Amino acid sequence: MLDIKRLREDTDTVIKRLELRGEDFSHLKDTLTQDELRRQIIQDVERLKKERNETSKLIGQYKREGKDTADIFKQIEDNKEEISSLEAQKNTLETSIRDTLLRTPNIPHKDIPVGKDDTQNKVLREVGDIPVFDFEPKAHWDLGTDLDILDFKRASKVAASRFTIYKGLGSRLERGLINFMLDMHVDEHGYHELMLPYIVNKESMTATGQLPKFEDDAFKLTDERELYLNPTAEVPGINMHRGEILDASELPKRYVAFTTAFRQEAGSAGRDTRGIIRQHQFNKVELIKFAKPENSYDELDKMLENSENILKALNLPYRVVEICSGDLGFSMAKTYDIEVYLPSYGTYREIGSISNAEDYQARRGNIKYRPSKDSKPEYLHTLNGSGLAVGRTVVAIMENYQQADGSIRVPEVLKGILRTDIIK
RNA sequence: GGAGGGGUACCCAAGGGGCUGAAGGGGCUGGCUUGGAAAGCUAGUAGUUCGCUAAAACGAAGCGGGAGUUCGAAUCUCCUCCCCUCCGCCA
Repeated sequence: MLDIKRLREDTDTVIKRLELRGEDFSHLKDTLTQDELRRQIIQDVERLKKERNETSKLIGQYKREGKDTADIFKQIEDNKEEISSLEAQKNTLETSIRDTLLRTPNIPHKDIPVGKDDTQNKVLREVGDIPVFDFEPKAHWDLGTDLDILDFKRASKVAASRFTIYKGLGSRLERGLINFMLDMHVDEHGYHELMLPYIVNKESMTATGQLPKFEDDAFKLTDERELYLNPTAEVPGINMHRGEILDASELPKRYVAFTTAFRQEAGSAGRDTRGIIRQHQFNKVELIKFAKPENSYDELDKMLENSENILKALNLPYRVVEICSGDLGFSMAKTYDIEVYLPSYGTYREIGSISNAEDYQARRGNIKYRPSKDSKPEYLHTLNGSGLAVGRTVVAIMENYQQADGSIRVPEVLKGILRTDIIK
């Protein structure tokens, strides 16, 4: 959440920075007007409450002493109505201010590229060689159907479109990748493994920024408790420490979690309708960090490196892209995307996204740390990154490792897990 | 799903309308004692959020969360969440 004090003190800069996202945020000035009024009311209310508290105490005292209290009661009557009327005004203002702030995205980091959309993202580096085929390479949906390791038709019978059934070695490839990724992050990168709930509540969705603005993207359960299917492990992962004050010595906290993610994909009708690039349900290994503000950007760079290591180990060609202001996710101050090369698209497609939310989610979720024993708690920084999207990794392997006869070679590091070196 | 019992500060716990922003104990910090320590004695120990501040002082809120009754609520009423015990069901 945007810090109202920062907005108050540095209004023009904050609005200018927010507007690099390509939206108008001038309405925040009205919010500041509301905020001013709110603070005035607080002062009035508190003055009245102080009076009331003092007078009420007198009543107790008088009664104990057997004195007459009629005069004092009169005094309180007016006071009472004024307090409740002012409090009602205050609540209205606070609700409105909070709602605006919850719908205001994070301030983009000052060094990120300025741009209006994904065409202006900045490619930082390309790693690995794009495969050259001496035959016409197939898309993964054809490879998958021909090898009978992916079944789209039956999945839509069972559920709906944008679901897939993995079969045989397809299923084992997905499972093997999950294991491989988790092990690498735990054993080599020092993350602590978690298994998280697949259902999250409204408070959690709000803290990480999915709500209130992006409710349409989530699967909401028809349960009066207002629960949602996990849209990314970032939600249960970050919210694990919601409302907590962590000790400085615990930081950075590094978690890795495999979860299945569920998304409505509202607004992407007609896009990526074939194959498993864009599904309502997909598997993801997610990296999560809670870091001190002063080194969160070092932690971000390390996290990016950790994700890249997976692609390097799988020997897949990829590039790293720095997301420009106009393409930046709602809760994030800075994001790197990792894009893997896909022959069927003839270009790179996102396979992972590594971001620093700074104190934005921490503020929404009230997650703090105590810098030293005697200091006041301060908001920490939260980071999250894919490590990686498993379904899209399967796609990348299928397409990049395919052979003329329609079979797929198994990457060296997965041969043990798959117990074969070829899928045919 | 049924029947009970709970949620109070770092931890345990008392308190059931005003003298309680909260007894008592543990822990922690300091002092006395000691050659040093333990023990004992003794003092201190509500963090937090908001408002006002240059900062403090000060004020308001705060006894799981929300709403209500009242001049006044940890205490009474209602709703809700979480935890525990027993029964039923179940992977």
